[in-house]
Amino acid sequence: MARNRRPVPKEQKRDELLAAAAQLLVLDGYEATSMSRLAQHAGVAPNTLYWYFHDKDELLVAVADRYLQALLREHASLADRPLADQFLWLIERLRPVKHLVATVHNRVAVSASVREWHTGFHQSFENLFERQLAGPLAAEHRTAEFAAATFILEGAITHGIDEATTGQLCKITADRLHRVAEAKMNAI
Amino acid sequence: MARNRRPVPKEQKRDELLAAAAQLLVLDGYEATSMSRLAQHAGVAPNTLYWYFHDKDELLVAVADRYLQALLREHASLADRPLADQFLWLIERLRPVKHLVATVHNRVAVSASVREWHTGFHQSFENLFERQLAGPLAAEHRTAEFAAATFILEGAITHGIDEATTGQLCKITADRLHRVAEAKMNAI
DNA sequence: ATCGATCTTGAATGGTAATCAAGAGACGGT
DNA sequence: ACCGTCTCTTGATTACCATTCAAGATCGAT
Repeated sequence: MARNRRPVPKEQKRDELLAAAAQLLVLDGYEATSMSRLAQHAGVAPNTLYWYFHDKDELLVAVADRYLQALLREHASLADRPLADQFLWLIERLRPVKHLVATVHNRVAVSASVREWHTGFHQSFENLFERQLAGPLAAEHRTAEFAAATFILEGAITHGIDEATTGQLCKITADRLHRVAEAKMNAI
Repeated sequence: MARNRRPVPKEQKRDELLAAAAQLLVLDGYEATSMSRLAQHAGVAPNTLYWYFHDKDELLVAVADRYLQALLREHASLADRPLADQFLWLIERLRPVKHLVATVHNRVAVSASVREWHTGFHQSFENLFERQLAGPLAAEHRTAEFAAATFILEGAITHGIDEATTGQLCKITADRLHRVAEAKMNAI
């Protein structure tokens, strides 16, 4: 048990800092937002951020995860919509943070915490695919097909694609996954 | 005509700086390589880099373009190999610079020069598709199909995918493009 | 020999992420 | 009621960064 407790529980304050950080990071991006400015916007000294987060990368990961978890919670209520619609919804929801998605991919090579979160991010996508497809995929196709679907969605998020093309990409990806799940491999 | 000429022509020296910069950037990545270190490794003062390149971003673009142009020149001799093989070759050639690919995507939002080069980068991919497919695609499918293919290839480059999966992704992408080009849209 | 353009550099500026050591605040044990 | 200890907060500092400025060096043309 915690021996000492502050008036504001640690988890809560951490979440407040996260909420404040999310605003600035979404607005201006990772590299254009300094720890000083994040602290200032949260009404706290820069060093306080380093008490709750080891790194700027760890802060990025926490913000990204906060966003992702909220997204997945919201997504749960759409689970019976057509898969292409779910993809479209996901893309439109992730577009506002597309620069952060790009930053995550960029910092995978640099930061261990980002690297770890990134694999979880992909895992979430694959879990979603698996859940939606009812039948399990043949093991030999699963990895590549899921990777292809994930890459298309990631590309649609991070690149500024027009609405019509985005819709087509969602349809292409969903159709393909359904076909593979039905194991009509000769038609693929 | 140039009124004054240095013992070493400007273009040549620029290219030497580029070659030196490429080594370090490929090895350590964009953010971990400072302009000072790039200058030091090229045997020149940091400011000299700013005479030949306006920005660190412009230097990145120049290095990336140097790499891409060499790649496309080499690729020309593979034009009669199966499309999937060409994709595999491209991916294996771009993997060593995957962090730079990620950096380019990350800095598209920040730097105008990177943004401009990035569209050219995608254009090169689409040109390659078009050239390889013999018949032209239906206009209504072209954009989305090319985008999907590009995103899969980009994903395969930037993510650390194992060899088997990479091969499958190449095959999936190539097959799909061929099918679409043959306009068997009912089977897609 | 000189002029002007091209190229190079040392020094400085304003910013950055991160660290360190000192402090303030709350609680449990006494 | 005091005290020590743990939690949290901060000011000061460090080392580095991209970029700019003004001054210098070097060359070709006149």
